[in-house]
Amino acid sequence: MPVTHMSRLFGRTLREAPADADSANHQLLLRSGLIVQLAAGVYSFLPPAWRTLLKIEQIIREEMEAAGSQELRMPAIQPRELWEESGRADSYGPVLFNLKDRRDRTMVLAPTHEESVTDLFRKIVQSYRDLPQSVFQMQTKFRDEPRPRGGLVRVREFIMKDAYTFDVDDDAFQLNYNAMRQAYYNIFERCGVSVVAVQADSGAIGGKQSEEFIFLTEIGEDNIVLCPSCGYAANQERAEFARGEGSGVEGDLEQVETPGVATIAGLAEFLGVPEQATAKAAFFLVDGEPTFAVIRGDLEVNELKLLNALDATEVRPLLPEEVEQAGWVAGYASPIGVDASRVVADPSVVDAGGLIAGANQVDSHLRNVTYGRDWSAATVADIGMAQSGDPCAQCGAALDMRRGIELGHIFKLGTRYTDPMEATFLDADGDRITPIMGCYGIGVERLMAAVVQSNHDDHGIIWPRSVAPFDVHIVPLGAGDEVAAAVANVESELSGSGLNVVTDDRNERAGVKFNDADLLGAPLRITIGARGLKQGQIELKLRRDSEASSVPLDGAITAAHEALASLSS
RNA sequence: CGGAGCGUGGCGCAGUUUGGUAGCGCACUUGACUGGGGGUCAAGAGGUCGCCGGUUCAAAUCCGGCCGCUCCGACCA
Repeated sequence: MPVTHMSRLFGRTLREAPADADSANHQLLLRSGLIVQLAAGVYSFLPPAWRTLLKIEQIIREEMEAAGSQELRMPAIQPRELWEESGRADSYGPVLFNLKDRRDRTMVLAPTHEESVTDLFRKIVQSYRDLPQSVFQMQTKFRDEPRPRGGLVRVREFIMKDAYTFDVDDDAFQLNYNAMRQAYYNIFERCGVSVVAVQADSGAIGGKQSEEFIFLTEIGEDNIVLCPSCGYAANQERAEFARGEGSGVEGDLEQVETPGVATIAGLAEFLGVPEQATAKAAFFLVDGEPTFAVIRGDLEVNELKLLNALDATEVRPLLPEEVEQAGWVAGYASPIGVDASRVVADPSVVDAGGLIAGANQVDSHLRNVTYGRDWSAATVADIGMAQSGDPCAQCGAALDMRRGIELGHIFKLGTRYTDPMEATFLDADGDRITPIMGCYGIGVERLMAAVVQSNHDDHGIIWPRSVAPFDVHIVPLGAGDEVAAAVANVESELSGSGLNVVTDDRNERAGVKFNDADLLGAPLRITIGARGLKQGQIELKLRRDSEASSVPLDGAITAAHEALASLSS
């Protein structure tokens, strides 16, 4: 292994973090001189960062291969027609970086590769004998994100490991899926980041089921619902929860004057009832159709669930004038009399008995509004947003809510791509079969950010050995020949035995060198100073420990290896 | 795209309210002293104050437009 010298290292450490950096990992990556921003969501990776990324990639590669996947490489530049074939040109639309070639043909920079790999599949695979298949690549993806954020967490150009499997049927698919799932756990553990697998929505990728691998951290951008009792875990965007006891009552419809009471909280207070005794109406435009959603007053509508319940693709809240056009009265809306085909009801109002709802006229509500008797909905579905404290759907315990970063996502795609793109094979009976597909992604730089976020202290990064850019950081102190000779000896012995070594050969004060060593975060620091050498000693210090220990120069190499071996990863 | 904020030397900031020829800390260069947790002293280099236009005798400062970046939301593997 080559030895890196700090005097030559391309990059510089900063005493103060740039003001734009918010999270610990972003600040440390900048301060340690590992990354430099070029534009919003676009970063350069300087030599130590690139080394870490290569190490992460190698871990991923090993685990993917162990799971039976083969590495390949697909193009980043793709004709737009490919995306029209799968039907994603529009649905993925705004995120696609578009460009024109010199013949005026529209190309896109690939944000992901389901289309390309399906195209490859149909050109290559003809027979059930060729299945199963599993391939992966690590490649730069381009997404024109509406809002890049959080340093490396959400960027516009990034390396993704993406894997794809093709199987003859669901059972065979499950084997590939399980292997990938296990590989994911292995990868994150080896990188020193703990994750939790949660049920998720498959979003623009499509398909039937998906699981995200979430690094729980307060700086995360996803809300994760966890059951402390039974282990249920899901992204809030699809988390299920029990509705608990409603406060509905039996009785005849009865109008009640509620002047100026246009909110659920106000209504509950005005009438002296809990919010659970009310029904809330929320209005959305779903695929162009005004939609009347009804849910118990204490709950919120989850727009993504609403979308899925209606098998739709676009949703947004209705504008006030659109509500009026639809004939609904905001603040006092009633599901009674509304065309049932436009109503979606959450189970919380269906099973609740009589609730207080709007009367569809200003300053007036109705008591004892009962589903089935007074109104009905064409669609009854779970459209509720799970919140912290809601009862778990499985065991009833109070759910926790945590923030998290999505490091990986694995999907069962079914025939979402193989069907429209006509990728098929012949089975043993000569029948044409559409294969079951899976895809499996990991954000590589995002994973590095997570490693830093979960492995640092006030002084800097504490790299896990497995992904550290340097194993050993040598700090020479003093200019004498003795020091120089000892340093030269130690660094060549260590690098000769396969370790990545960085030596701080700059003419800096001890404090500067120690601080930069802490910042850069190599697992082991070796201090070689004139003072110690007088006693024939040098100092070893693990980055994670606070105390250094002196060892004889003679046994330094062995001691260094032993110190590194004492680290779990 | 809606809301908020910020653009002054490599980094962090002051100066903008009340226009008058740009300053501080760190970093950088040179020298001396110093030398085991970001040292001291001295002397330096580095900025058309994001861009364009306007007002004015005079604009970092006031006005208009644009661009960039960050945060919240929408959206999003």
